[in-house]
Amino acid sequence: MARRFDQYCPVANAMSIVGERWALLIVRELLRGPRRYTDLTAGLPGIGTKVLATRLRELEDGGVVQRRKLPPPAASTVYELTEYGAGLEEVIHAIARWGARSLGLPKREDDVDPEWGLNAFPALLYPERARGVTETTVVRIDDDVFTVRLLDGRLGVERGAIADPDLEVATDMATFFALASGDLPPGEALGDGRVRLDGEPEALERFFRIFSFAPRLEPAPDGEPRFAHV
Amino acid sequence: MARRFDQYCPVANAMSIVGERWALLIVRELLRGPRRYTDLTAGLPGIGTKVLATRLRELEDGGVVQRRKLPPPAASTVYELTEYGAGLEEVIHAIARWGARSLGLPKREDDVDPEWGLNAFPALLYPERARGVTETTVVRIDDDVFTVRLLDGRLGVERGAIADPDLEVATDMATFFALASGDLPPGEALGDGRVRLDGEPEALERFFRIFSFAPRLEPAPDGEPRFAHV
DNA sequence: CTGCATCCGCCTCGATACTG
DNA sequence: CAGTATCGAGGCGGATGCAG
Repeated sequence: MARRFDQYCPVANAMSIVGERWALLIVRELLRGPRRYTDLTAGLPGIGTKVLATRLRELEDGGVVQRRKLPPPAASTVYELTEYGAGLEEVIHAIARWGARSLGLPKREDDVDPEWGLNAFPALLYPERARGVTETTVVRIDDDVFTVRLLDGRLGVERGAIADPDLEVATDMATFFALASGDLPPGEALGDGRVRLDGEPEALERFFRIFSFAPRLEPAPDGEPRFAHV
Repeated sequence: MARRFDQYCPVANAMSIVGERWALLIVRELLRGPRRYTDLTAGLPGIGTKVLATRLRELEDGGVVQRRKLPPPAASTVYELTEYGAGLEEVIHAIARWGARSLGLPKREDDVDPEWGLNAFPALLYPERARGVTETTVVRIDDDVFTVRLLDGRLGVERGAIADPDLEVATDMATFFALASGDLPPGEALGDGRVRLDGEPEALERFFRIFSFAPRLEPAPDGEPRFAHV
């Protein structure tokens, strides 16, 4: 059905399944939960209805998406990720971190999805650095508020503020970007008032070590390259 | 120049840069080092020369690829990743792990790139599990031999065998897949002779905990979903 | 309203041929 | 070797139609 790449290679195989235009953006939408056809069109500005229908069929054939009929009261069809499709979460996160580095700040206020944090914090999470950490943080970025919970290294994010967090951070989008990218030391941001804090300064440092879009790869033992011929 | 997705979103931005057909496969090729135009056509069976030329220009515009003229003796043009482009390594690895799960075994012997291990081991590496590990392993899979070096958690892979490794493993492709996916316990593979080992059985277990294409995400604290509305 | 199918004009893809 | 020129087939985005 779908146009395949004719090469025995994991990457080529993956791109044969989810490499078509719009496919990974559909997966991005479905990572937030089951969606109806019209929800998907709304979340994917510019997609043609025919392309959406075709992609959904192809993703179904590829074992990424399954369709489900809701019980009678709703009686509507929803699309959701299969278990295999849900495995694309780490792919989307890696893509998001890479794409964020060249994204720049939003031009208009309403460019920003008010729920962006629900995607952003899972994508920025460094699991190994979060290991063993239990801490609840309320993060206020411009007018968006999120509660970021770490429970022994596992992550949950909610919109809105929770009472009595361990740490509370307030800043603007530009500063948040700079902190998460590692370009701006937390101490400096605190010093010039770009971040307001309720909690220990060390907790702020720890927070942005755990949530960061810095590259995650250790270098090869003797510098580049990672592989060689003997 | 390139067709963009009109949405303020890191994923959409990334897909606008490297989401076009063939683009990520070109990046895959360039992750192995600088390549000439004809090397790329050879490594990408089925690509049209015009598409390759167009993609390279688009990737250059996107800051992913740069072209470089080799000094006079060679006097040839090579394409290589920029620093930003090299950041796609973790994206490609995540895609490769996901794609490998539905790839299946090769049909013909010559489907397999003889250097596949140089890509596979970096893609399978679990950095957090390799932390602090220093060990050299010679891996023989069918007729392909690789030396996998871990030096305090950092990875280097070479073709061929090194003398006096800490561990030496020999198996076939199907068993390697089963071990790396976690479907087959190392002890069982040793028991029925599908793996031959020179070293401690525990070292084999550790090796396939470090090199695995199992999902890397911790679950949310209270099960699904990873995010919620308050 | 939802979930598509159809039609249309344009752009892209893949294949082949050709040039500096 | 490193591309550009050309061309037919098909994919894409946008608008519209329509049955459940």
